[in-house]
Amino acid sequence: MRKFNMSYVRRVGALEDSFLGSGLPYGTARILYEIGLGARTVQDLRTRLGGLDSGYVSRMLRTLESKGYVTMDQDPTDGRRRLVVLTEDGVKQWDDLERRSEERAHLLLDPLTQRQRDRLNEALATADLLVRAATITIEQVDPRDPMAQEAMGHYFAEIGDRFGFTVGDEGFGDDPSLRPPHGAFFVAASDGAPVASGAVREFDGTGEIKRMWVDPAWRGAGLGSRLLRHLEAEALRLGHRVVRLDTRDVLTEAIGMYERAGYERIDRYNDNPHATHFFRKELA
Amino acid sequence: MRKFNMSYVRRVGALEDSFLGSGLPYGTARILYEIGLGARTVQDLRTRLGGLDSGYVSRMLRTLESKGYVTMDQDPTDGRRRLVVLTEDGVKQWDDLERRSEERAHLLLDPLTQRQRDRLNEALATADLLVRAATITIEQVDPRDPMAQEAMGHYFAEIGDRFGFTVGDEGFGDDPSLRPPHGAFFVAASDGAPVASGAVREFDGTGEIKRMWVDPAWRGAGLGSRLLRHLEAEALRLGHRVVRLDTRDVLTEAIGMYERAGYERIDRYNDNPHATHFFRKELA
DNA sequence: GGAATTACCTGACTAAAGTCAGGTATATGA
DNA sequence: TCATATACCTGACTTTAGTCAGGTAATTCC
Repeated sequence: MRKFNMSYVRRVGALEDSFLGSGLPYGTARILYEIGLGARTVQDLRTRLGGLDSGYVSRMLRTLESKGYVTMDQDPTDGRRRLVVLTEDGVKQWDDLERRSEERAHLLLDPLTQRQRDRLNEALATADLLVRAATITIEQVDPRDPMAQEAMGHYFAEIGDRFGFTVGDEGFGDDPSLRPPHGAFFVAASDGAPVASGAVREFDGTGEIKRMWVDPAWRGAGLGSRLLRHLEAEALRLGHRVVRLDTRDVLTEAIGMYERAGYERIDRYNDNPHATHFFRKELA
Repeated sequence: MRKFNMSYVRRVGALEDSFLGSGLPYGTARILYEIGLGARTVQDLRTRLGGLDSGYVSRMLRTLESKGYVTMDQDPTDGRRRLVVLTEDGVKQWDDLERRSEERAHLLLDPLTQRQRDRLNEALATADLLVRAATITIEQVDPRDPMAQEAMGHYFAEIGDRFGFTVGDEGFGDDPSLRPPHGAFFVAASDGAPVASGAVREFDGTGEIKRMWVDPAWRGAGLGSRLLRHLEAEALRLGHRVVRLDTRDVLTEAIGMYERAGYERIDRYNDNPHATHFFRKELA
């Protein structure tokens, strides 16, 4: 991996130079680029670019504003925040960055045959997925947190999708049982977007795992079992020696995962009408 | 590819930070690292690091010297050059960079299973090879040029290796027929090291291809046929409508390549005792 | 309703990274 | 042998990138 880095950066690092020749310094160009990609607030930019200093970002935005590439307005929903929007010129500049970057890539790949290019793309896609998977962070959040809400949105939407029914507001929104002191909600995020979620709560005196969801694009990357281990550790911390969970026959991947993780089938322990399978595991 | 860059650099770019924490700024640390990797002269460093300003490099070397990490002496073979050598402290510092970098990589890959790590390594190795192949440059050099000499060294060494005989000085060293105005020698280089070579010359009134060699590690990457196309173009430029070449039955990959490139078998046209197969091609 | 927090901004810094215009000594080619 | 080129150096810059210490207005918490 380190060998790859040295070699790759030396060769392809030149791609980043495409940000230059735009008359903008690298940092500022990156800001512009991220805005074009959908960043809307200063905070957004800061997290996307890996925790830059707020003053630094502010100054760069001032530069972009003075060049006429962006305009900034107060956020109507929160007056402290400011919304960044590309002007027509800004969009033009962004397209230019894109085009230049694309050209560079093409130039670089030019000597390769189509087959080699396909192999390269495949290899890079694999590497990307794995590196992303490695750098995912699992964090505990309040179930009312926007990230949690988004994850649950996906979860219920998908249940509705796969089972042919939709869930109303019950269970969605706030659920105090998934909050401390007797519960916990976790979100795994990549690039600020939730890619998996799961919660622990207390039910009938034992631990229970709820809201287990993995983004379809991320299945098979070991993310589910990683999250599961995390939830089990949390259940232990909450004082439970046993966890239970329910699921549905349609979710064959999930069932497989639970079995591989050491869960054993048990009889129905609740009256969830959507559940068909019930599991339990004794925690070490 | 561009998507990969953005995402990869954001995550793994942090690896480069391992150069920090060494008390050296990034640029200076890179210099030190390259010296440890085998750079011996200032020029060497400049090309390896992508054409840095000579004054800039000089200044960084001065810094490393004052910290006692390197010593510099005049090159006995060319008094203008100066040879850089790591001191004991320098080696220690270099090992430190290595170790830190290794640690970072491990930390990053920690969440992955062994199977995932293997897949990642494989993907990165593939990507690396292809990107290297894409960034190889084919350049015409004098056959007396060190690069050409090195390439021919490999070439003859390999012939000796594979055929069980060694070539003396005849043919090696200088061969005026491979120089302008009636010949040309080309070297394909990656990271300053020759990975393939080939030459055109005039023989008996037609063009002839000689010294065709591809580094074993690079075979199957399309480099041979790329070089061949280059040589054919050069032959055309030199005024030939036909090129010929000889090779040996043992070199099955080469023979396959010539056939795929449109070469047809002909009768012996010279008295090369090592050659068994003879080819010719009419240039468009 | 007042204290604390958040989101962003400004000004004053610093260090790193890189450029440019000259220099000196050595080597090379006609 | 003399002009030219090379390899490296020095000094005087400029631009980026980033940090830190305060500020102000809006929002949230109790």
